Amino acid sequence: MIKKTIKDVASKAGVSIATVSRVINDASNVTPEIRNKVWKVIGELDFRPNQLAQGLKSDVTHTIGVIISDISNPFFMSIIREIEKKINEVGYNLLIVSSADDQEKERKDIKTMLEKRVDGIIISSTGQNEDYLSSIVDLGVPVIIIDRKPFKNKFDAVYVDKALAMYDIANYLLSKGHRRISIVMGPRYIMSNFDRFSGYARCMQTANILLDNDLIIYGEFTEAFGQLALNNIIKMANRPTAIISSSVQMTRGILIEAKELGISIPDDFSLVSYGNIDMSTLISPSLTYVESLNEKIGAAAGELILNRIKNPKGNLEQKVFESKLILGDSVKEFVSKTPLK
Amino acid sequence: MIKKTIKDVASKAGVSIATVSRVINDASNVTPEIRNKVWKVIGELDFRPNQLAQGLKSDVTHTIGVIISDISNPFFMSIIREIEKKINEVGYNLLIVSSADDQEKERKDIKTMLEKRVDGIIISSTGQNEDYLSSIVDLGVPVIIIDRKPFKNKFDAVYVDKALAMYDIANYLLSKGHRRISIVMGPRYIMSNFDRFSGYARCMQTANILLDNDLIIYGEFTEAFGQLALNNIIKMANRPTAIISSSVQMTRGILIEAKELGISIPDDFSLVSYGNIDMSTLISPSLTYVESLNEKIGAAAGELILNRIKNPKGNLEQKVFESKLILGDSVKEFVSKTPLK
DNA sequence: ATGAAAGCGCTAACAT
DNA sequence: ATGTTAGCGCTTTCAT
Repeated sequence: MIKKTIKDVASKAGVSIATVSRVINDASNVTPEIRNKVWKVIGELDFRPNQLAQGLKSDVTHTIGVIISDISNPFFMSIIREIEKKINEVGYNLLIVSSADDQEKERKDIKTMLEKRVDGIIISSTGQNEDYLSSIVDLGVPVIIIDRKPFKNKFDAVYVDKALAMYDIANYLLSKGHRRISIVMGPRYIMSNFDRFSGYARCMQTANILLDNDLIIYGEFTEAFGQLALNNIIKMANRPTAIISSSVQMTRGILIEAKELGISIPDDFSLVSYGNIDMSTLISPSLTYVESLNEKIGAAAGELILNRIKNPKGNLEQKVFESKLILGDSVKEFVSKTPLK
Repeated sequence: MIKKTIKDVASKAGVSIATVSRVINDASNVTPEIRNKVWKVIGELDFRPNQLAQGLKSDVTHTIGVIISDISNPFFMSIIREIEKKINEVGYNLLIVSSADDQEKERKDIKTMLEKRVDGIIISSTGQNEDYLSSIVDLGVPVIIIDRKPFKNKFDAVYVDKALAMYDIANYLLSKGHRRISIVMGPRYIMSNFDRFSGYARCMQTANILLDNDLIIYGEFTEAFGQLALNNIIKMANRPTAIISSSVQMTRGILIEAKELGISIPDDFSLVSYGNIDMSTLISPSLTYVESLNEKIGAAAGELILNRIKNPKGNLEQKVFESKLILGDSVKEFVSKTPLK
């Protein structure tokens, strides 16, 4: 790369490099004539300050690192869009990496972010690297945890109360007469699934219903796993009457597979989804779902990281959103064939 | 941030900073004992090389800039995923920015990428900044243009031959008896839309059909515009019998609005889409569409940029994909009510 | 094989 | 208001 440096500008403009630096940093103490002249030369030379050098000196990169499991997941996609909107306004950029929910990869990604000296990290982590993240915070690097509640009360965080959401869903299904309710989740080691499970379990136990491990299904947040899960469910001897899907992708898979297998929702199974699908008006039945609030999470995460950068010593902030249950047509009243005693 | 530097490592390990540098760069001329010792200290101190300093020195950042119109567009999303896969394998990261298809914003984004000294830029540009991009290439910064054919033969590029795709679509519709065919596109100033139009126009002209400007609709690549477009189309005195949609989002909008308005596809209008929708098996009619080949574009773009970085002087490479027409049920034979003369 | 020292492009403290 | 200079953390040449 043919490099133009502050030096080239200085000599062409007949001033010192300090003056050029002052001009590009908008320092007050430069006479208008010199300021104009320098800007003119900058334009002529198409000079662009080297942010590596600036960053090395000032320890500020105007870059925010985002670590998520998968860029192409629509959930994260809309979160990222909102984060970008917020931070781009104030001159920050996004360094984005997919961790694939793999602990080792995630750790490496965090390390890369530190090596690149990002000004902050927004991470949707599995939860397994929380100690490491905690040490990062101690180093003075802002970290915002999204999409799950951190164990330690040491992070800024933004998330939906998933335990509550799942409680609400289960409760609603119970009110519709369902007793055998299956919950389909992502990997067991991802902490948000623990939250989901706990909300579900609490609700069932409050209603005095014994948990049936067969109905508590861990897998992956993918369309393929949604399909697989439904396939397994219909093979059960003692089938559930309702299914709770933990992600939009799983929900898609369940709907696709149901159609494939000729299974009717809600006649054969009731379904409640965590998050609504695209083009929902074109697909029947309309889903009963809880909002996943992607945009809200993204916007809040963007704000939090900017606040934390501005004010490193401020109080921790945890934004917890409650998501409403939206009623559609994918749940049907269940009437037991054998009368309840 | 509490900084550990190469200096701290050097003093704790009792060697010079040059030696530490050799160790972290895997230079050959370090004795195994010293190498081990240094690595041990690096581990103890949790030292991470400052990539800003490395970059300043070596002019390599291991960062690729990606400039697209909108991260949350599913088309770009899958492209980015594939790019990331390719480049992450070899230790690169992605700096991603949404340009909103705005020429000024795009120019600013390019500038930011240069200031951050990315090792290369992958851009889906409006086409309006091509001269600027060209000067970037002259500076020695690799640029890959995706999703459209560059004007100048000066860039590596990856794109689908959209003129051909549109020609094929129009040709197919003609073969089904349609004569009044509307094409719904994104903004006029985006060059890929010019390609689309030219393929469409060539086909119509070859068939000796006069172009009707009312049927050539420019707008935005959004669901909302798809809805609007359909609304306008049904109000036309002399309606088209077939519609070509240029993007998945537009197609969604058209389908949603058709349902809303009680319009049947393909009975009232035939529809061909550039790109297939999600959950297509759940939505009827199944679409007749051309593949948009997102994954192929992304993977190729990732490879091209790595090649260009490795070999700056190599021959230009333009990968042009041809997309097949996939037949569904959204096109119906059109039989004119008044016999053709 | 190892170390000393210059320098990458910039900022900021200090001097004028 | 402007210039001189040290130094950010690293790589690399040149000595040894």
